[in-house]
Amino acid sequence: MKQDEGKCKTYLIHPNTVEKVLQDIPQEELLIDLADFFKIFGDTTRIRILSALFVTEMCVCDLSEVLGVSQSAMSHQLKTLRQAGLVKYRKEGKSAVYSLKDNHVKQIIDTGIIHITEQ
Amino acid sequence: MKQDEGKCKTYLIHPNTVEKVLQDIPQEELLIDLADFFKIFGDTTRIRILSALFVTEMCVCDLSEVLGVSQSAMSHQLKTLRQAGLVKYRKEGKSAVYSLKDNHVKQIIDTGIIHITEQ
DNA sequence: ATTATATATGAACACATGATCATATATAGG
DNA sequence: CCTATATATGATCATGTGTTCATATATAAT
Repeated sequence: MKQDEGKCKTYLIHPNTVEKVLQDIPQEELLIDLADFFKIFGDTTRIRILSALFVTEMCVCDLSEVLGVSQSAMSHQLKTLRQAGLVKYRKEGKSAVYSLKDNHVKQIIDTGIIHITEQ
Repeated sequence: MKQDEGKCKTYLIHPNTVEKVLQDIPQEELLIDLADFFKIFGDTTRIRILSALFVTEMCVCDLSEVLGVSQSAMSHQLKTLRQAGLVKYRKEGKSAVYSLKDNHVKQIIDTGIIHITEQ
């Protein structure tokens, strides 16, 4: 085995494979967006909010009541979820009624549950 | 509409619905584990590592070369991925060859890609 | 108009997290 | 045994993140 341009002196994979990896990995920007997307699910409060919205749409006030989260924290988190395109809301009198935007969310969370329960 | 034990004076959902939400939401501990699980995907470096391992198994050294990440940072991240049960490795001489542990990972990442590209 | 209720938001703060640096461990070769 | 190579790991540090607090905005009711 001749040494390669790679960092390892005793390389284990073929140079062509390294080349292939570099070609096959998705665009850097897509991966950044992807990480940002998953970051949303990486918080217990947000996961609980989404779980609650699986059952029914709810106003901010009821959401914070049900989950035991302060009104302010709830509002901040809902803003995050809105900006991520995971929830939508409509105004109804003084209230804002939040609901899930689509069902990718449930699909992703369910896959996660399957993974961790199978471990 | 009579006032309820809920926080909102003008409640929008039925008390029974609130009850149902509280019953239907998964166990608190499961949701914490779930958030911890997704937290792993919420980092660009880790997403890039997983993406590279989709193509082929690789040693630490080659991985850091391919992704342009320092050896130390790579080792730390691989430890995180190992502890999350997403990658496994075997020793081969001086090297440690890492690979994906199962294919839930690819499934989850693919679902994420579908979501963000459809937006 | 004034007051109460519902939600949103900016600032501050405490805590988590990821990278770096230095160093330890492990294995192979001479 | 000594050295070089590959990987792991603890400590430090800068940055990111989520909550709280105070306050602003919006709508409804009297």
